[in-house]
Amino acid sequence: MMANRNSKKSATLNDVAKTAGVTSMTVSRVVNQNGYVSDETREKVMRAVGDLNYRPNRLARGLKQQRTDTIGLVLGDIANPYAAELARAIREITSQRGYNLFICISEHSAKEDVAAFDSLADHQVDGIIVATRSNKIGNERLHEMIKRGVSVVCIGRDFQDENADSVSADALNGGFQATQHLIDLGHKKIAFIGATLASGKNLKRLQGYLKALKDNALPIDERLVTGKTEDDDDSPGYSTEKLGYEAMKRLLVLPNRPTAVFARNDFTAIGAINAIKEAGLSIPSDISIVGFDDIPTAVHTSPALTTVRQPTRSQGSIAAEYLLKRIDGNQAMTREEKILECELIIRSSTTSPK
Amino acid sequence: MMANRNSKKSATLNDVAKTAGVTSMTVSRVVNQNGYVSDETREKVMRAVGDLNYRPNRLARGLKQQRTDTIGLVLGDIANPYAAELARAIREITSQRGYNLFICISEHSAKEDVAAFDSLADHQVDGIIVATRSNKIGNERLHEMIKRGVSVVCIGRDFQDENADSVSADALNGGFQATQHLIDLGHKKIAFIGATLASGKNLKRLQGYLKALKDNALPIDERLVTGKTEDDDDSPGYSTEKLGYEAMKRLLVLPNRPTAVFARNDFTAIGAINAIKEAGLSIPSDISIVGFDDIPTAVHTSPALTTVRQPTRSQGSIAAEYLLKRIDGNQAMTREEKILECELIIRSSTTSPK
DNA sequence: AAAATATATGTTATCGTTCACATCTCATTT
DNA sequence: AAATGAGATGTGAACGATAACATATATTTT
Repeated sequence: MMANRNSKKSATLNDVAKTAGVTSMTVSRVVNQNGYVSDETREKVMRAVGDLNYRPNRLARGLKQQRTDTIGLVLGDIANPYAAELARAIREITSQRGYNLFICISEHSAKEDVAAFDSLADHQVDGIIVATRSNKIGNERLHEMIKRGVSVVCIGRDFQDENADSVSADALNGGFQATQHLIDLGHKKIAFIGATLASGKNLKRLQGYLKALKDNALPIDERLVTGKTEDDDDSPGYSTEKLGYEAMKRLLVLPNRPTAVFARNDFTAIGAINAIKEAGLSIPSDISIVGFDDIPTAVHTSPALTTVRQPTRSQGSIAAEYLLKRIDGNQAMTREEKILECELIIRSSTTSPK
Repeated sequence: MMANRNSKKSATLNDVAKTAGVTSMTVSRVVNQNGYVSDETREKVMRAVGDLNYRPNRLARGLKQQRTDTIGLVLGDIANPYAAELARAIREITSQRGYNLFICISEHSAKEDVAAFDSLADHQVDGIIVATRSNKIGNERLHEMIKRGVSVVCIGRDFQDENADSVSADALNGGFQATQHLIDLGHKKIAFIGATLASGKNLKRLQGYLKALKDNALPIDERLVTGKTEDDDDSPGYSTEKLGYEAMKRLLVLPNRPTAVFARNDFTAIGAINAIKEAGLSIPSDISIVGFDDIPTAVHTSPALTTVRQPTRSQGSIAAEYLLKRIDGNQAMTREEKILECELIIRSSTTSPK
């Protein structure tokens, strides 16, 4: 028996029409359930649809209708549990309203960020939710796209445009809470891992850390703020376990080493934990540590990680609601901007200094 | 200053043509860099393209060309680090070859699985990589789609079609290795968590467990195989931390409780660990435990989890290669089927029974 | 019974691009 | 000098679907 090449082109409206003995317009009416069609004809058409295994071509439909019922989501790092949760919340709402959701990932590079935007926009998605970190060329492209009529909502991204909404967690206050917690415990030498003072100009978490020190009249020691150099043009500078490990190493050899560390995110914190343990020190008695994000692993590190949790689910669903409103809305809209509170989760990686 | 409504429709080939004083066909030639165009004209056109901020409409292009340079990826659970790694590997290859990658997630429900397939196919993607667990209606739809000419490659999915390729890890052998490891340590009462004997007919990991017992002439105790009931029609039965916790609870009250546990995946294993600790028992001295997947957290559980690692990255890249070959290939292809080996990672959660 | 309306279907043009083909110019070959 | 062909551009149709309009019959209203 030969494997015969049966990639027969899929049936079109016209094929169905011919089989059913009507016009393509009538078939269109049946398929889309609008306009008048007699029961008899409808049945004939439905039968033909079934026989030919007809499925509407959304490219053609989109081209004609100027909308695709599809929305795009751009994520930086799909491996991040935060991103996963976000996607889930967004999908829940969009699919329930009849929209397809296509996800693109940009692996934290500005170039790929732009590539993802383009890819989605070129496919004429009705709107885009952007959940990657801010970067210059990405923002420029976003402005362009918005001018061209694409609806855009950003999540946790520093992006200002009169015609785009924004949802974010109050990372500044989150960073503040984390740091204040350490201060309340009596720490005075508190390090920040994940960015440098120069590179973290736009990093809210770092700003929160600095604010807490300032509010408590503690000095800011530049050597205690260490991490990857933020390069606003290309890498939006995500901080990983490896970077946390390396940064902590640097802190540990300091003559006057810190008694507490606030890490930019939980991955970074885990890297730091490993470095601390490797140095034969114990947590939290020698060094306290606070993370950010409350990833699932945070419960299982040893000791369990004190961290800051952001309301991921709400961010996703609010962003989706904003976007859909923007897509439907035919009158001019004003920019919506929602900032949600973070929550400090105290576990076992923090205590008072000896 | 008023926010004036500047959602002017984006420029088309024709708009560019008019501005440049040529035909749309000439613009098309410039944009796609094919056919003859004089340097002079090219420059004029390029200028117009820049001025109008022209971007080709991929719906229109796709409609005419009958290909979209886009491939779809269907993932079950985006939160799973395995899925993230897979996506990364696939994207690396596809984007390098000029394809867009759109990801759809189906949250482990057969209905959503089908919805994702349809959504992608209706958008006329050139091919689809499917990395969700097998289920009946999903498989049926896949067969249909393949007949209609969509290129399909499956990863770790039990799906047989003459015209689709398949890549998977040898989960049977992985399960075998995990169990054999426990047997080698001297365990005789080994439980399996994550599925029941009845529901796990298609679960290779469980089959490997059973094979190891059989090969070593150990009895199969039905009460020691516990977990969620696999419902082949709807939920493809993913096993979570919570389910692992509950299953372990059930095992702990057994009169003749097991000395070792092989969990269907690491999440399940973590749930089991929590249940064991909660019961005041210690790991591995009281109960040894092996997971599956080697998720990042596995290093940080306490004790660190012995587990089975599957070659995620290779699965992704091989699948992508297969798909691209299938898309390009104009002659009939025979089904490719690649099975990659798993690797047992021994950490601290397993030891000999007391 | 004439007019108005509801029901049912068909025709044509169009969405933005590109393919196949046609045209025209100018340099090269015989 | 006529024939050939490469270079440069344009024309018309088509991809598959649908909006807008047109037509025709059946049913209701006045």
